[in-house]
Amino acid sequence: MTSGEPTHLPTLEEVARVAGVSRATVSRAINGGSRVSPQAQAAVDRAVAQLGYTPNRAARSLVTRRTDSVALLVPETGARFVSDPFLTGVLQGVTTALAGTELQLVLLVAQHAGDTARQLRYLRSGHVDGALVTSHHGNDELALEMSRLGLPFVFGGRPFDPDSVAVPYVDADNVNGGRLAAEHLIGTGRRRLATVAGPADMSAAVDRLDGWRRALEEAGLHADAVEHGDFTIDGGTAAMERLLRHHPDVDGVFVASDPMASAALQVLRNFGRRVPDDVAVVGFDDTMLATTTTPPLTTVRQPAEEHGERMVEMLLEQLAGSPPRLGGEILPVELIVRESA
Amino acid sequence: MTSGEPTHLPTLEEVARVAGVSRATVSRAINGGSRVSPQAQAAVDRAVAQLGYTPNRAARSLVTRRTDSVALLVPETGARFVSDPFLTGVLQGVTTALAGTELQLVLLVAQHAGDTARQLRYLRSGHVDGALVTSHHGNDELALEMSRLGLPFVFGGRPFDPDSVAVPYVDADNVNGGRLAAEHLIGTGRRRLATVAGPADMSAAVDRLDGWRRALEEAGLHADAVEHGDFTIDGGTAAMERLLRHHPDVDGVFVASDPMASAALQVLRNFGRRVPDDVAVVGFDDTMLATTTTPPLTTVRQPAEEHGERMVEMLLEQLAGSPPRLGGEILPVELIVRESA
DNA sequence: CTCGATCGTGAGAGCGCTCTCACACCCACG
DNA sequence: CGTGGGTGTGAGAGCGCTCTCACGATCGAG
Repeated sequence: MTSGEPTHLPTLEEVARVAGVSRATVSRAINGGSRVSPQAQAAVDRAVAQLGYTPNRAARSLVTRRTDSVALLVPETGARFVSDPFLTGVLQGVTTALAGTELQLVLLVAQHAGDTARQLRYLRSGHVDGALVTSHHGNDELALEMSRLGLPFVFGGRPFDPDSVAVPYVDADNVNGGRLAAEHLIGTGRRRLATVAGPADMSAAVDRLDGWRRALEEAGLHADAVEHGDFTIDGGTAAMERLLRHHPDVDGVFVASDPMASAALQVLRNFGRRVPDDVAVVGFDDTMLATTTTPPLTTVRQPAEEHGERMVEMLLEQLAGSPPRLGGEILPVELIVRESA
Repeated sequence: MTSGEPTHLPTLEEVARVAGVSRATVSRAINGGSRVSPQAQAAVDRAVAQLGYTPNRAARSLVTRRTDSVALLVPETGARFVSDPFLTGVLQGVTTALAGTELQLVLLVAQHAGDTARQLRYLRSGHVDGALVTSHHGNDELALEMSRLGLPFVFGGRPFDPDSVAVPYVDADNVNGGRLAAEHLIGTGRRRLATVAGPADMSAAVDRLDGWRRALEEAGLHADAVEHGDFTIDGGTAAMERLLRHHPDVDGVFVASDPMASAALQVLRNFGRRVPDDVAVVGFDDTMLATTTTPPLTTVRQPAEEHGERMVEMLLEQLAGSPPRLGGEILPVELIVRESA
């Protein structure tokens, strides 16, 4: 059944022999076929079909110095990546956008915290033509390293200091998202507002908090009820519990990710608060989770798939030779009103 | 890591020159280093570190005929893959298990239904050393094709007819899962039982239904209340609505995946049924979703990560030269009791 | 000592492909 | 009829690596 003997793969040489032309002509015929006579082209096509020929990528890559593959670099450990519905949405957009190309996706997931050195070494060694970088924490060290690499790349999410660290990136309009959440809660009469923000070392979290704060201040409300979570369910549970302890009179909460928001709903229920009657909750993401909670989440929708697709498009531009456009493309967000607020 | 020049990558040749030995010796020193004197080894190590040398994979692959990468073949379209928490759990296990090796993961997601021809062509062309195949539908065509390829591979989920189609695979004990769900519902006094099963063309769905039916029959209960869904939320909603229409007196439901079970909870609520008071619900998977629903799901836990890890281990055995063990490894499942049943 | 075995080493032949270059051929133009 | 400029083609030189093979040095056994 599974033969131990790996089948012999046909080479360019053999195609050339069968087609009755030279290797060079076959190569031309296969790659876009400029300067190839119709007869030669037809003969090659026939031979290729007959032999079931596919070019050997390694050999081609050796001379062209291209690999026809790009990396998706995930500085998180696998667990975190895969349990975040937003990130999997981005992954979906990436695979969709790549489907129309010849490029393969190599998944480069961090093995443990602080594993970026290994990942960078891989990128530096010419194994891929470009890289997509998702979900980056902390300072802009990674962005700086990537810039030094001289490899085309695109970030998902802006760097912390986009003025001094100029990299191409795609981001959601997180500031406006925070503002939309605030305005909705204020507009529906809530006055004791609080937020479960994301990690203070992620720009997405900072921006959402920023928009939130500004909207509250403009409305003359206090914006000091803030607890941070790490965007996960467990982190959301802990943060929401702290929030209720410190601010028991809260009547409206903006929770900066859907996983954390679903956790917040559980905590509120455990504390005997009704949602939305006693406390209104607004989430962020609008992933699958938002529709499965009770009550369904009112949440700020960010377009995860489109996020991934745009990242690929910006990378393709660079691979086609355009200089990287330093700076970001900001995708719009939108408030989706369901029942939790 | 100093200049931003179009970096010239150091070659074996240069390492050899710096170390004062021949290319052959450097090659030996880098690959396991048998038959290399300690002095030579040390000189090479020093040169490698100094130059920041990394072997060119394409060149190596060209001669060794190995690529040091494996494919994760997803016959589903991206959307489906990424929105299934079980599959993302498997992906996590795969990346974890691969982390300890030199192997890279190439994601091969179907571009559209019936795209397997393209995927098979890719596999056949020697671009990867092996393949992991997840979530396969329908007949055993793909399993047969894979067998013919002569490429090491492992399936996630058994083939439909494991006796005539002998392939290596990892699977959960789905039959027992269906049984556990049934026994729990019966044991808590439910008598009007129904199930939302998975697609009839997936072995996992068939097995869960099988175990369920057998347990019901052994208890002398009717096992004819069955609706099929496609494992997604939307599919679960539609199936649960049909179920309630055809069997309005149901008091216990086994829903064959967590996404479908979360949908079932919504439908039941919309129909004014209380869970678990009026209707008890048991899900399958025990993914993140199971804890975010109201009430939290009682569900059959299948070890998604372990599933992925075992697949990798079985593939590694083959890559190391062992003949593929035709037949399956069945992972145990476990009932997790929460509040929905 | 002599002899064969063992060890560390380097020379060199490719792996399958692309790409430059030279060349033969054809056509229009003066 | 030359001449110049296309156009299609093939020969051949590598890309960076591994691996076989031959060779001198070393060593223990006889």
